[in-house]
Amino acid sequence: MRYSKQKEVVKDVVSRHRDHPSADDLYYEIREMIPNISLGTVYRNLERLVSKGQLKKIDTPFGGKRYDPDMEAHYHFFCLNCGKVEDVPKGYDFPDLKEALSWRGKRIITSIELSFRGYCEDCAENLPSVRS
Amino acid sequence: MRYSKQKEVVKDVVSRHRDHPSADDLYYEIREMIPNISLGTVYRNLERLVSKGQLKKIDTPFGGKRYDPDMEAHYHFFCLNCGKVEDVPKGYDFPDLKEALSWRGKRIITSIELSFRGYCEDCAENLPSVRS
DNA sequence: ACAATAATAGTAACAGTTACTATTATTATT
DNA sequence: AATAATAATAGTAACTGTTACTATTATTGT
Repeated sequence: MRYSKQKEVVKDVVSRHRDHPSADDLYYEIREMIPNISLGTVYRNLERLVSKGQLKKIDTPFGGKRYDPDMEAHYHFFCLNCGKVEDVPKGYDFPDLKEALSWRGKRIITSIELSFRGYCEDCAENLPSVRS
Repeated sequence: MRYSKQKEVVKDVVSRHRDHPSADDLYYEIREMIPNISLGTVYRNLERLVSKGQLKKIDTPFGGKRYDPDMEAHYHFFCLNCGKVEDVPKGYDFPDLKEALSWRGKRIITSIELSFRGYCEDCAENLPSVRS
């Protein structure tokens, strides 16, 4: 892993964000500092951070991913109108519907999505790279 | 809303699926019955069903959406290796980590994602189409 | 200095989805 | 039954977010 200015800047910029930017948001921001940086480089470096466990990639219902440097367990709220992604405060550690409802404030919650990710029974057995 | 064979077939085919197909999966299946149906028509009719509340569109961590005709509240498991989407059995009504873990079987769960969707405080106030 | 080679910029390709347009098919009206 | 109005369609093009490719640049060990 070799040093590069681009790598450093991508890391610095994304780590300061509290607002869950997209790769494109970051690209335009970073171009102010490195005008000829390429979008591919931004994606590549974000992916590196994700795979090192220093950055979280968030699936959105909008199409397109967002990035979140906060690696502590917490959940998100997606505004279906403006595309804003908000953090659910950390206190709500594992979801309890009642607590979530007390947090909602003036937000209108239209759905609560819970999902699990991992390896299904077939894949868990057959993947050489996976140990149960 | 006018009758069309395509509309009827899309509805019939997707409603029989228990395996969360993509629009493309459905397109190829429906082409066996209506060989010159277009992909756009499949998307258009799926979207109609979604907006009528007869079909659920699922965001996946893979890129691309899946469709689920089961409108009862339930959660999903995504296999990051093969792309399979499984239903978490209905008993697990609102998530409780302990119960989820007892369901997991031989699956390997690498993360649990919870998110809320709706309208943020700003949008809830300003959207004319939304009443709190 | 120099060689080896990560990492890059710039571009092209790709996947999933949406938009456009001319044609076809359904429905209401005669 | 014929006709008119117009949803809905097929086929294609366009678009968005992301990944892949390739020649060039920059870092690092010698």
